[in-house]
Amino acid sequence: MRIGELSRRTGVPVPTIKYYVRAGLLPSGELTSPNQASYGEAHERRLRLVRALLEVGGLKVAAVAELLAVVDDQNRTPHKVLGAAAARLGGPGDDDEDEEAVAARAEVEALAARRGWKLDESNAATADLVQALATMFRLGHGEFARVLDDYAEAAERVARADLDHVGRSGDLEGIVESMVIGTVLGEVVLAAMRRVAHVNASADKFGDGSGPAGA
Amino acid sequence: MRIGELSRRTGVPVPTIKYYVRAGLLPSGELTSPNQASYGEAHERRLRLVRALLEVGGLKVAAVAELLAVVDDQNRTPHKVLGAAAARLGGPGDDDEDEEAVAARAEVEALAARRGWKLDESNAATADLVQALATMFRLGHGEFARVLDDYAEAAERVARADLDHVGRSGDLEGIVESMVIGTVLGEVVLAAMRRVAHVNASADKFGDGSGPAGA
DNA sequence: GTTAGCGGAAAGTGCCGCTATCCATAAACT
DNA sequence: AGTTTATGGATAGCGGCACTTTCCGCTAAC
Repeated sequence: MRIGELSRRTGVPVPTIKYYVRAGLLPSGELTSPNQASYGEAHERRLRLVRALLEVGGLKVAAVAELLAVVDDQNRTPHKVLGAAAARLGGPGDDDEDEEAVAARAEVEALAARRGWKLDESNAATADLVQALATMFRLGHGEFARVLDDYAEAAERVARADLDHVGRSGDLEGIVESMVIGTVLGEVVLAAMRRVAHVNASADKFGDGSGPAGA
Repeated sequence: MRIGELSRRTGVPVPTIKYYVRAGLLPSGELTSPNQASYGEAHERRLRLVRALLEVGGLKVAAVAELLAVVDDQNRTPHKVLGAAAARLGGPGDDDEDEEAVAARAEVEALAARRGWKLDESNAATADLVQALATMFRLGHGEFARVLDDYAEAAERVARADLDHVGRSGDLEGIVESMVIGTVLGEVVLAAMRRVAHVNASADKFGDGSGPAGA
C-alpha cells in the first residue's frame, strides 16, 4: 500500500501522514525505490492509534511521540508502558511548593497511607493530584478533601477493572496496546461517565422541572 | 484596590488581567474617574477561579467565559450550572454516525438502562462517552465494553459524593461555586487518582522489580 | 512637578498542529 | 512512447490561541 491508500483508508490527509512520520509518530514506509515507499497494516493500525490519542485522548503530538517510543522499545514491560502513558496525561507540572501545596501533599500522603498506596515521587500523577488539591485549598474549598476517600475507592475499582481487562489481552503486544488505549481513552470514558452521572443525580436532587441542563 | 495590586495578590500579570476583562472572564473594575477603576475582593476571587479553570482544569478561555456567564446569570439554578460546567469539558464533538458509533451508542444506552440513567440528548457528556467508546471499537478494543459497569459504578459513587459535598455549601452562591469547582477540578483529581491507582495495582500485577514506572 | 501607574485599544509574539508548495522521480493510464 | 498523476522529501506558510507589547492621554503618588 502506498501513502495515498493509507490516507484513503484512515481519512487522514497525505500531508498530515508525512508530518506524523517526521514527528516520529509513525515509522516511515519501507523504501522500494529511492523515492517510493510501501506501508503495511501495522502502519494503518498505528496511524489509527495516533489519531485516537490525539483527537479523543487530547494528547499533544510530542507526548504521543514519547509514549510510542516506550511502546516500541525493546525493553518495554507492561509496568513501564503504563507509567509512560500515565506520565503523558495531565498538566504541565508546577514546582512551587507554597503553603497550600504542602497541605495538599499531606492530605494525599494521608490518603495513600489509608489506602496502602505507595506514592512514587517520579510519578507525575501524584504531582497532578497534589496540584489539583492545592488549587482547591487556594480557592477556599479545602472541604473537598472530605470526599477524597470516595474518589479513591472509585479510582481503585476502575484501576482493578482495567488491569483485569488488560490481562485478558494475551500476548505482550496486545497487553501493551490495550494498556495505552485503556489508560488514555479510559480516562475520557470515566470523565464523561462521571458527568452523565452528575447530571442524573443532580436532576434528582436539584431537579427544577425546567427541562434538561442543556449547554 | 487597583489593577496593580490585584496583579500582585494573584500573581497574574496586569496585561493578562486586562485581557481577561476583554474576553469576558472578569468584570471590569468600578470606574472612579474616566480612567481609573477599583477592584474588590470579588474580583480577586473570580480571578483565582478563572486561573484554576484555565490552568488546572485545562478549559479554553472561551469555554470559561461561557461557563461564567451561566454562573452569573440571574436565572441560574444548581442544575443548570452543573449542566453548563459539564458541557465545557470534553472534546469538540463529532457528528458522524458510522457503524462503530452506532454500536457504541447502543452499548451506552444498554448501560444507561441497567443503571436507570436518563440519557439527555443535549448533554455533551453522552456524546463524549459514545465517541470514546466508538474509538475503542475502531481500534479493535470492543471488549473494553465489558468493564463499563465497573466504570459506571465508580462514576456513580463519585457523583453521589460530589453532590453530597456540594449540598453542604450553604447558600446558592456557595453551591454554584463548589459545583463549578467540583465538576472541573474534581475531574482532574479523579483522573490523577486513577493513574496513581493504576501504577500501584500494576506494580503488584506486573511488578518487575526494575524500579518505578518513571516518565 | 516629576515620575510611576492607569484604562483602553491595537498590534505583535510564540507555540502548535497542520497545510501548501516545490522538486525530481516513479507509476499509471492511453 | 508520451502524458498525466502520485510519491518521497524538504521547506515555508497558515490559522488558532493565549497571552504580551506598545502606545496614548490621563491620574495619582511622592
